[in-house]
Amino acid sequence: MDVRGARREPTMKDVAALAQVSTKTVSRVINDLPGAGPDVVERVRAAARTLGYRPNLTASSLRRSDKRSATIGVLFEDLSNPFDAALLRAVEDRARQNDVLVLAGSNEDDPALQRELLTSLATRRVDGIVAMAAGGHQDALQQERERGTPMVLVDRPPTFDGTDSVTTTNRDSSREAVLHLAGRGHRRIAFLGDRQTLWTSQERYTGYLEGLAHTGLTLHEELVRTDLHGPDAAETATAALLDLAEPPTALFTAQNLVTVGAMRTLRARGLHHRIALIGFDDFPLADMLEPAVTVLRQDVPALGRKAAELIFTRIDGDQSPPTHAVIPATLVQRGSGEIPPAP
Amino acid sequence: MDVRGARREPTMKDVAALAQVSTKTVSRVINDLPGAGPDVVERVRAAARTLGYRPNLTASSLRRSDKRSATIGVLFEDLSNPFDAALLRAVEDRARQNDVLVLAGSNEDDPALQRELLTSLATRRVDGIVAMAAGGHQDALQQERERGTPMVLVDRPPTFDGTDSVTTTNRDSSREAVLHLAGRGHRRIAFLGDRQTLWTSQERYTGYLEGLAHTGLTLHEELVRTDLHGPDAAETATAALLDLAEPPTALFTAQNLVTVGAMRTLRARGLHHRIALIGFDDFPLADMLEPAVTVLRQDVPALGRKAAELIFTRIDGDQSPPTHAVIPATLVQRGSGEIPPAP
DNA sequence: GCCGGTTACGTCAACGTTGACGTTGGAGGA
DNA sequence: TCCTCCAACGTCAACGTTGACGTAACCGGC
Repeated sequence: MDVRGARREPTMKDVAALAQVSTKTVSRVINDLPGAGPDVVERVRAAARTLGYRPNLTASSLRRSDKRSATIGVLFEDLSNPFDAALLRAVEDRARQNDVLVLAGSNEDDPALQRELLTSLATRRVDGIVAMAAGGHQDALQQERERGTPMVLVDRPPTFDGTDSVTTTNRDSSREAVLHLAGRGHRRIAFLGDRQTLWTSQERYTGYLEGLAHTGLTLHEELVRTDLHGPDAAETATAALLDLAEPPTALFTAQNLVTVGAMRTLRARGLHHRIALIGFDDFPLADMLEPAVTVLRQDVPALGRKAAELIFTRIDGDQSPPTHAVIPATLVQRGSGEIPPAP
Repeated sequence: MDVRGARREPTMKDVAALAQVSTKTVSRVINDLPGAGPDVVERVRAAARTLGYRPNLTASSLRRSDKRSATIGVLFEDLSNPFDAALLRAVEDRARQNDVLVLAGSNEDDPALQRELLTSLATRRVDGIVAMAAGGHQDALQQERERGTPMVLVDRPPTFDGTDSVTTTNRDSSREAVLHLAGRGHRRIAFLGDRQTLWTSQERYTGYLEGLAHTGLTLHEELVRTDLHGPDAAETATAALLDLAEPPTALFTAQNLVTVGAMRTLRARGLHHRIALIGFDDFPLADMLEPAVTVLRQDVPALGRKAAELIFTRIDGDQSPPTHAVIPATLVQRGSGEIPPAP
């Protein structure tokens, strides 16, 4: 170990000197461009090897005509959230095929933080951005887009024009869940949702309403609880629902953590085998619970893959009208959603 | 939206021209350096604002003396794994305090892929690397380290000298788990572990042995099952254990997915309330299962924070001997680990 | 009124790389 | 034999920024 610390990285000039050629020739050899004889190629390769030369991509992208940094930005809500993490992984895998690396950040659903991260990405001249728009306003994203930065929004569509997006069948799948419950005879189906500022929450609620309407059920306002942020809020809300004079016989929980909170209360009251439950978003071990939890499963890898494909198409200069891809979610029946209404 | 696509980003030259000063003065204003009068500062700021100028960090870091890219690399096994994701998030949070962004990649526990990603990071001239070393050999990491790149290993220590690391009390906590079970009267405690090439697996196994020795229990070879990769292998192994003439009365599952597989088999045989279980690594909903699962919980945020702090200290030029931080895991008693031996 | 020092600028070159464009020498054709 | 053409190099400048250094103007002090 060299205790004297950071030694200078060898440059093309060093390689050129050792191989006794010009730096331009080194450049040609490194980039596999024509115009170098076989013997010279070998000499340069050998020199690069002995010096441990590695090209400096930042210098290269500064000088190159296309200015590509071979890096894209990924801006999600919270990278420690399994959904976001799986999405990141899917994007990363697709990016690797293009020899592109991913600069990742969490915007915490905070527009100010999102703006800050966007400038951070911009100063690093990323080739494009895959973002999960923070709730509230998308001004910063829109401005970035209008500057010409290729951009794809995932999970939530843009509130502005001219930008691709990839989302899930939030509305249709929610409707399907309600139909599923109604088909089992439920007539009092509660809705528990996350913050209504989130587009996904709104869509899922709309799907819930459509489901009710479609089966001729009336909407009972007292069975709708929204703006539940986190499991604790969901726990309390579920308790309140169960304390109603006419409690629901089925719950549709429109978000991951809400599902967990609701289950906790059901379990605490010993009602988990008597009240039906369908949750939006699958989660690990859902099949190990008693009863196993029926969920709407999003195809996260497909979401990420599609988003990455779109961004690379745009980076390659595609100017066609924006695509709004919608990936279908599937109803996974495991038991909790098939409980009949209590007599 | 500008359909003509990528317009040229304004540069210092553009700002300088508009503000009628030299680029050097613009540089001074942008970087808040002294040597610019208040009126000039205002003129330059205004010009930058109207042009929408944003500094080009790649050009800056190329020219600067410190050569910092304000970017670090994070190389984990699988970013979609909740453990890795939480770790990434913790590193990211700490990095943000230094205005540093994170280039993230998954090495899939594959040395070849790890080497590839390392060169990708190196060509981008990251300031430092936080890595989860792929099993097998760490040659590529070592080489990178010897070139002078600041590096911190998480979850697994280096097999080479001169590099910081942050790990969990794998051995001590595993011993504690065995003592806990033995304290409840168990004498036939099985060990189910992940691939033995992984350092963590070895440590946890050693802790298991120490626990047995410490309580005077004899090691029964047939109760040890290692190299279980994924839940399916764990499921099969657990079944085999239960089919023994003298089956174990308690299981110590030394990894997340192994715990899941073991639980699956116990559940399938209706033995989940009769056979004790302690797992290494906490997981969501562990408290919702029946019985709730007793686990050794790693302090993931602390791991990530510490790793980030170490890397920044090194980036700042600290040359002191390597630190090997060990973060304590805690035994979370939830029920499954407190089941007494079947009579 | 002159001198030393400071402040507020500007000029120039360089970071590591590559695009544009020379220059050389030899192969090949008329 | 001479000319053309091409392969195989080299030279130079530029990408956007900043370090090193120069210079003009001004200020206070004697």
